[in-house]
Parts: sequence; C-alpha cells; structure tokens
Amino acid sequence: MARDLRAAVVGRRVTSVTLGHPKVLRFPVPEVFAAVLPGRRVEAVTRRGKFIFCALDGGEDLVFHLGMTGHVLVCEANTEPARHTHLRALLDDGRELRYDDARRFGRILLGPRSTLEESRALPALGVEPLSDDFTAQRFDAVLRSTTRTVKAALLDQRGVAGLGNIYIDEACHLAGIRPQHRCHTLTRTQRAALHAAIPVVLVSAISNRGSSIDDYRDVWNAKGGNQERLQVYGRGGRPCLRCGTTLKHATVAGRTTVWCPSCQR
DNA sequence: ACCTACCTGGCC
DNA sequence: GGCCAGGTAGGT
Repeated sequence: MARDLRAAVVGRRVTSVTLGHPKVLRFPVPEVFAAVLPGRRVEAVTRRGKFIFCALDGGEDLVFHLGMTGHVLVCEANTEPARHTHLRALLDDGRELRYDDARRFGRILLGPRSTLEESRALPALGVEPLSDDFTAQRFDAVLRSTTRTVKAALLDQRGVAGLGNIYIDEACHLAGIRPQHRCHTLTRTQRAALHAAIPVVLVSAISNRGSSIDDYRDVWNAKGGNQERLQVYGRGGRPCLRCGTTLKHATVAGRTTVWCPSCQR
C-alpha cells in the first residue's frame, strides 16, 4: 500500500479537505486538521508497522492505520464516495485521497512525528521485521522476555511491529511452531525458525499484493491475491497443505487461530 | 498478562 | 436474531 500510494501522491498538493466521522481523526481536532492540510505537498510515503506516513512539506505527517476495515484510496475526485468515507483530500491533479472505514477501528493522524509520538496518538512500536534491525538477537530478546503465548507476543506491536492475526498464524505454520506455545519455552532452534519465517511470509504476502479475504483493497480499490495462497488462516478443519493432517482451530489470545497439529509443535 | 469494549456488515 | 470478522486501548 505504501508503494502504491507513493507512486500516486508524491509531489501532489492537497487543495481542500472534507472530514467525515469525528472519531476516526484521532489527532489533532478537526478544525486544526482542516486548517493545516490544505496547501501541503506530499514529499514522501513510508510505512512503520501498520501505519502509513505521508510526509508533508510543512514538516507534518498525514498518517493512516487501517484497523480491520480501513481503505486508503486514490480516485477521481468526481467519483461517488463510499458509505463510510471519513476523509476526502482533493489533490492538485484532479484526484482525491480518501480514507474509508466501515467499523472505524482505523485512524487518521496529522502532525509532526515528534508531536504524534509525545501525545501517544502514535504508539511506541517494536522492531521492523523487514529491516536490518530484525536480527535473531533482537527477536530473541522479544521472545525470552515473556511467558505469554507466541500468538499474544507477536500480536503486541511493541515487540515486533506490523504482524497481525493472519501472518502470525502463517509464520507459525512455516516455522513449525504452535501459536499457543509459550515464548519462554521455545528452543533456540524454534526461535530461529520463527525469525526466518516472519519476513518470508510478509515479503510473499506483499508480492501477492495483500490478503483480500474480505475487506482489504489497494489504493486503486483492487483486491490482492494472497488470500489464495494462505496455508492455514481461514482453513481450520481442512487438510494441511504440507502433510494432509486436519488443521485445528481455537481461540488463542482472543483471536481465531489455526494450526497443523502434526507440522507444528 | 488477560479481557472486553469499540463498530458495521455479512452470513447462517 | 446471533455470531463472526484482518486491531487496538484501557481496565483489571
């Protein structure tokens, strides 16, 4: 999404802004948001964990988090907005940057990054799994410091940033580790396997343009293809694609979790 | 470390 | 009508 958005909006200037539901904008208040954003040019688009950052020429970032059902869209300004559109930012090329989110679990932020961090609107995030910082040592430190399940630890964005329910189950399957395994009882070999599996799963999902199981769409409102390639997520009760054993499913750390009782220990 | 609330929509 | 859903945040 960051790559697509970068190609679509870097160099564009925001000419006017329309806000929808007030709760989606977490920072600042709508009056300030609507006063600051118009006239700003997008200089860069980056990602950190599940947050997308549009760096603006005034030193602020326009930030999106999709929650469960959020969509960041770029479309022609004259197209009819979807039912739950919470931001319309008209651009100087006749297109519009939009944020749409039915459940409103996502969020929009605007401000200098330091301000967003200090106000806690932008939470502290753990190591980036697709960066050079994601070393076996860093990952081991995250896992050894807790007695929680692997599922719970990896859902916590303060340890490793950017993993969610789908890709945790996929990484655990690839690594041969049960999501309900307690972190402090993992062997060094198991930690290494999980460390290796996480970037493999993420890079693969990105190359397949994301998992559009239900709501995910890219900035052009197109579905991704990775939902066709998931090995365990959503496949409870069906055969493991590696060994044929029936996949089990249960709630772990409050989330639906699927694993292979044969491949995963 | 764990649990529930926060929301809407789609499916049975 | 009830249940489920890709994620947090805040309470216990």
